[in-house]
Amino acid sequence: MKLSTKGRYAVTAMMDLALHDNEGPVTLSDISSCQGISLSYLEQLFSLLRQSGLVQGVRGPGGGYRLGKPPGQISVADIILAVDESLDSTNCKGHLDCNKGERCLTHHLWNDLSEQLLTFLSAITLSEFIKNPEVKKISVRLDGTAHRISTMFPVTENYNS
Amino acid sequence: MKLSTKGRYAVTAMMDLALHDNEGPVTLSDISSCQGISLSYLEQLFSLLRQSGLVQGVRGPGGGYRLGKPPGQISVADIILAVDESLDSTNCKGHLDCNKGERCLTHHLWNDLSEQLLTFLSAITLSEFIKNPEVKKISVRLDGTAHRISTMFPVTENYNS
DNA sequence: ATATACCCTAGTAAAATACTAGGTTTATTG
DNA sequence: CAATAAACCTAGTATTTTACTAGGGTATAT
Repeated sequence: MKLSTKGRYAVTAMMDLALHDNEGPVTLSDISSCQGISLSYLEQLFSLLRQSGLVQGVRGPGGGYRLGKPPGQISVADIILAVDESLDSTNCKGHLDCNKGERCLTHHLWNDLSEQLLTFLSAITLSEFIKNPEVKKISVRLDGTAHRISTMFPVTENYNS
Repeated sequence: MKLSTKGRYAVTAMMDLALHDNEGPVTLSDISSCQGISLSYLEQLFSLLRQSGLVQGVRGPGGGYRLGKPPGQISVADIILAVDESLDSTNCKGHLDCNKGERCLTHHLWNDLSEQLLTFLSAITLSEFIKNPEVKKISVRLDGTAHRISTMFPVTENYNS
């Protein structure tokens, strides 16, 4: 379990996808300009996300990415594990017999903690974020119609229907 | 909130200190050889831990480091925050007005998550680890006397009293 | 057809991680 | 009191990871 900016990029991008899940695919260039991440880097991250089945690519004009599963089935842990290749758990890498046949003590303790963290982040899914009342407030315009929410800025000039 | 090997090193080292808290200070060269981390790198990490009041250095022969507070008052979050300088929460760094005066949406969502994680790791203290039954089992020798537990290997030739 | 967007690869710049090598202080012990 | 063990400090460097750049290709809606 590792957590870096790379993981954060992936999580926030997935939040973005989840928010627009019912409005057709989201393009990476949108996310790129909204979040200030290079397009090509995003493509690399989404390649990993796609390989893990977390997103589906839709090619051609009007294409983009959409979630690969219902948002309730995509946890923060899933996303982080997909892009941040897991940190090997101690220095006693392959051979877990660092302690004369048994696993060493802090190795054991750290694994406990790591597992607790994983369980915690596995319980938080994307649907939690969509249900956020703050989000609902922003996602509904004053006239009552839904509009496309950008990640960094509300793209008021660029919503559909 | 960031989580890397650096943070893991600090946490496992602190676990080591907590386990030997009542047996006098633990030297960094012990931890270095036990966990396979360079001595000087450990010194740098412990410099940060000391600045945060998490450890106390004891100089001179027989010296080393001991906990700066009771183990129940040192959380995993404290340790990680001390060594992994916190990851700025989004690309809208200093200016939190990325969304025309307000904070942007995923910025908000990510902060929520980050805070949840912090709360979670703040609830886990070093005393949790010491209470671990597995640890107790290893820390008591067959003859009933306590012995010094190494992190990576039981240093059977090197316990006191 | 053409434009749009995914999809892929290789190389590189920048940053963080981890180490090396030298020191100085402080306190214990012979 | 001299030798030693340890913290404590600084500067430099190797390594790894992160993030980007540049160039392609492929599918598909219009």
